Amino acid sequence: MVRVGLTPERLARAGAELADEVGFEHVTVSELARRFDVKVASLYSHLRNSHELKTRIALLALEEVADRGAAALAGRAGKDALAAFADVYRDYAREHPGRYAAMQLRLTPEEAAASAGGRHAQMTRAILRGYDLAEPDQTHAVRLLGSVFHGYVDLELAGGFSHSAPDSQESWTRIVDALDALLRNWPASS
Amino acid sequence: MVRVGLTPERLARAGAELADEVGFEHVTVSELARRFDVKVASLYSHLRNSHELKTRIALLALEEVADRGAAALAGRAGKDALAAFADVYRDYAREHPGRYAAMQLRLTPEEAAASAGGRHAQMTRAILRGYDLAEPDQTHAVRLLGSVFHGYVDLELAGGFSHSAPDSQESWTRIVDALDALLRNWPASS
DNA sequence: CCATTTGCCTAAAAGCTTTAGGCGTGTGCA
DNA sequence: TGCACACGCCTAAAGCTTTTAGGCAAATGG
Repeated sequence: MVRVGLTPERLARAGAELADEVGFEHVTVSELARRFDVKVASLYSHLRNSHELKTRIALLALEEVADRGAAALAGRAGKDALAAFADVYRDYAREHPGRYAAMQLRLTPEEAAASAGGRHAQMTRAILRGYDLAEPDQTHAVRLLGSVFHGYVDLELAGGFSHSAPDSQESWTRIVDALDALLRNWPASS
Repeated sequence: MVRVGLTPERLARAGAELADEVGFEHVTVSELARRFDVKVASLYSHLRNSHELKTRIALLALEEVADRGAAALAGRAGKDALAAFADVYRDYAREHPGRYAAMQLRLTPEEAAASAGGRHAQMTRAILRGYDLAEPDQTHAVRLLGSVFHGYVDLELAGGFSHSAPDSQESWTRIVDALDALLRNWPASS
């Protein structure tokens, strides 16, 4: 009976890798146990239930994206920052589709509060410092940017933009251009 | 042994209602059988497997949204059409969260081709006729609109915008305003 | 070096998925 | 009207995942 040294954190990391390999919807406590060469019941000493595993993977992914975002934003401003941050989302989703799918998991308000979600919003606000937006327009813009990044990446991953011209990279670049233009000329409230 | 009159279509409809009630992730062939007061195995004469049920729900939802979109677009143009179409997405997701979640299901290229997804794209292009956009910018704009609608609704449903000012409706309105302004002043390619 | 905690184990119940094969009911053809 | 056949729902069963309960052995620390 060798002790493998399981911890919730190791399980979450392994779960994240599993998600990238087989898809988040196929992440299962049983499969994870198999990978650690351990009996399934053993994992339940570290995880309340299978949902906790999924939640931990989601939180892990949110942290990783936040870390990448922070790195990308360092020393950048304006459109430069906008484009870099946008690419963080897109690149992460392409590199780690399983983790990205995990990020879509609906968190409870408590889980959300404890997540890196707040950092995401803060970074988006930081980008907007390069533009001249007062509240409440700044919040509207934060929500718009979040929607576009999330929405575009999701549709792209769903295959929505493949096999049709122009290619997705070009749209992505032009959309970031368009967002930059929009933020510089945000329409006054009617 | 009363014949209930099961068909793939009826199962999909019932599955859609089930999804709205209990959440798409809890839609199961077993639960559906229970609702029809029929043994589980009986459903497998009408469905290849549980994934087919989910796919059929997704296709149903895509059709419903397309139908609503077509109705909303009739007799409208420009910003009016844009706002109406945007509301179709948002309202549908709020009325039918389970069906909306089903729409996120990744379809195979064949399934996607047979879906109402094409109608969605066509309608978005129809909206853009009210603006002056030549290719390839029109395609970029189609992708942007799809991203914003999908992304916003998804984040809203995830609870991202609740419990924080300004309220979501206001952001939605202002974002549609902003998109209208952007489409009227689409930046030239650098 | 022993006591306690900790970690992984066996065992078992319950639920979902899926396949195989059977039997009664309805339909259509004579 | 009667009969044959196809179809629709059934029973049975295997395999999988989740989750709980209780046990034994290995690590920890006094």
